[in-house]
Amino acid sequence: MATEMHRARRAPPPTIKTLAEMTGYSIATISKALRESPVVAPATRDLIFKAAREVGYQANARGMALRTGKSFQAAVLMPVTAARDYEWDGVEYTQTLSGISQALDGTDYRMSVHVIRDAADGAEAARRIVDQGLADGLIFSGILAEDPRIDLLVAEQFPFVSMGRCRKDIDYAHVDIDNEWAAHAATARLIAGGHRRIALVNPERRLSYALDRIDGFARAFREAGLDAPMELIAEGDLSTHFGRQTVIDFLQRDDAPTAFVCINESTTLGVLSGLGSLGRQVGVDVDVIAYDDINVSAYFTPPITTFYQPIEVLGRTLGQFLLRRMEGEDPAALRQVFRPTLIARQPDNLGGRLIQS
Amino acid sequence: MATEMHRARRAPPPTIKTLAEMTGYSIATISKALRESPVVAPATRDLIFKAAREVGYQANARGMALRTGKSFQAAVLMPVTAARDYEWDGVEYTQTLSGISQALDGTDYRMSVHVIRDAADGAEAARRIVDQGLADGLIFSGILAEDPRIDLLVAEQFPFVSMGRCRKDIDYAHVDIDNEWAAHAATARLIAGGHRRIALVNPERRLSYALDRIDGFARAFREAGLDAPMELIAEGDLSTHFGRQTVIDFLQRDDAPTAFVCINESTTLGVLSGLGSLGRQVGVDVDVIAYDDINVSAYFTPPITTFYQPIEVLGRTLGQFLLRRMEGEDPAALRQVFRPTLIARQPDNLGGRLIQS
DNA sequence: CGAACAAATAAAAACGTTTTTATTTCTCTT
DNA sequence: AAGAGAAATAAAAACGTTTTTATTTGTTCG
Repeated sequence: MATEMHRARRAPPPTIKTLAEMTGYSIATISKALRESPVVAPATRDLIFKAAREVGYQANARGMALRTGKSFQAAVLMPVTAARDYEWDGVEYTQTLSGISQALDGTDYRMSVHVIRDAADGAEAARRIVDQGLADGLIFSGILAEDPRIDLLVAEQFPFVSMGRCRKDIDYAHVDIDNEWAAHAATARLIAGGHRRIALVNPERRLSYALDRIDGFARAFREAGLDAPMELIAEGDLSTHFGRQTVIDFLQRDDAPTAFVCINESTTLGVLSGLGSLGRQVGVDVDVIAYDDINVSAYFTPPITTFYQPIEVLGRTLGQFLLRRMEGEDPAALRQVFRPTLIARQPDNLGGRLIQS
Repeated sequence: MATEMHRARRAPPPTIKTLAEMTGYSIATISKALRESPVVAPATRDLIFKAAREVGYQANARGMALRTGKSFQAAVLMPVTAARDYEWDGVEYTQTLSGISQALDGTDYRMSVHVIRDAADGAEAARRIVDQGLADGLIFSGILAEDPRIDLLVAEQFPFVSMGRCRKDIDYAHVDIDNEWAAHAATARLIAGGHRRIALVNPERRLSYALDRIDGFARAFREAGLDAPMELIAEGDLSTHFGRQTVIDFLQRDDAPTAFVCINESTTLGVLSGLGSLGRQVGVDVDVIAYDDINVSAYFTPPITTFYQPIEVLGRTLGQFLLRRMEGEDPAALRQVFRPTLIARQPDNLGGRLIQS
């Protein structure tokens, strides 16, 4: 008996042909019925649907793909830096993917992830996806001030949604965080607290949102009638090491900053580590406001005041927009910019220096 | 002129038919030549390859897929907990995906990511992938002591590689971290440092590697001729909150632990946060050894001694194994268990209590 | 009553491959 | 020199759909 147990050859899954034989209709009618085409009689349609349910018919994606030329794939470019031993990188992407996948749930689309190592790699991947029809739509982030991917995809009329905006005035679907606003709010808060020497721990300037942040930073000073300390803008990757190094460099200046605005939690951890090494106390000697990406700032020592925006929501919006874009919706209608919320975790008076407003 | 500029209809990409017309051979010969079949004459093959290069021929994945029944997709199940506001979750998955994608680079396979919210969801996803032929192979983690996915896939003879081992004695391809060894090493180190009341901050016991860690923990005590404090094993999700709560709970016991072995960096951050709140100093009042997943423990305050294993390497191995498994290689040959390396970051003597060995 | 038309369905073609089967051409053997 | 066999290639079928075109059936109207 046991030797007879070789796995029974799984019955081939039902196709429209199976349904045609079952119902006596032709495969053409089956196909049209399943797609709810108005040319097939309602009674027939119901009959065919019943048969389909009965045998658990599932359209074969490969057959559909070949015939329609679509791939039923939503591609996502996931950036991973090549930096060795730097593994914090891209941590928030899990949430992004989760959100996108939620939006895709229940549709015919699957999510395929393409890992890219730098901007050039990303442009290449986009090219390949368009040329080879690897996907029907594309989502990507890390938008450059002048992003070749946006130019390419707009020119090719390929559906996409970007997480972030470039600096060109083109119509394209996007989701973004209001970085200008957040940087302004953080900076203004510190200025109101009496700070004048404020450092901005920022990503590389070719990234579009780096410029947005600089804009917000500068505007806060301008509105206070002050000159913005542009020399206190540090540019680097978003690593913990970069945060730490920036603190160590800046604090040995003659005119050292008394506060830091940090780009993300990874750099924040580095900044705290650096301050700790130098024996400076957050909230006493120096103030820190951060942008919170994975929501752990509450557990830093001390807890840090942050701007927070749940990334999964962004991801979900990205996915929803992409679906609509793939349906042919006008990109001009598909844009949303989120304002993160302030979570004040340090004593409200910013170490005793915040002027009540 | 400008109005004439509507995007020139992109020339349809070359197919084997194009090549057939170019070379005068039949599409059958073209197909065989491109796949380096020995039945086609070498001279012909070269000619055809030349033509293919000339027009930049790329096999149409959809055509191949339909004919061969393969999908050329390597599926990855990515777990995301539903817990709100807990975004650290799954951070190490970026690295895993990066590793897998590296292995797949240059092959015909693409990586598709399926987000799962819990174990049941994962089992369902696996079922769907097998039944609908959504992928040709599968990678997943979060292995349970008795994992239905492994049973299913083995029974269906579906190629897969698991990150982690279940507790059943079956042959299947896998990659794992030697959790028993790591937990033993960490515990033994603390015992040697004079600790007797050691807490293990562990995941839920239905996860296979939770049991491995308990085994290692217990063995360390047994080898020292001591009874293991099984009541100091905390079980929970891997959140920062859980780490913090565990410390707060345990330290108000009569017989409170003097040391903590932590499962990952997220819980570690929580543990440190908890200790900070209670005014305990790491390395003085209490010792902590952690398992390092995203390599930021160096920046904690204070830096924490960890066991470290670059996850990207695991990911790469997972991808390589899956490729070989999809080629039909025996799963018994595809198993690798990595031993993380100890990175001692606290004073070597564990707060003055480590007995020189 | 039969032509014109509409409605419903069927047949056939197509998407781009791979694979099975058939045909042609050449070389060797006897 | 005819026949067998091998080598090279061609033809055809198939994978599961969708779409275009064709056919059948029924209804309306002059």
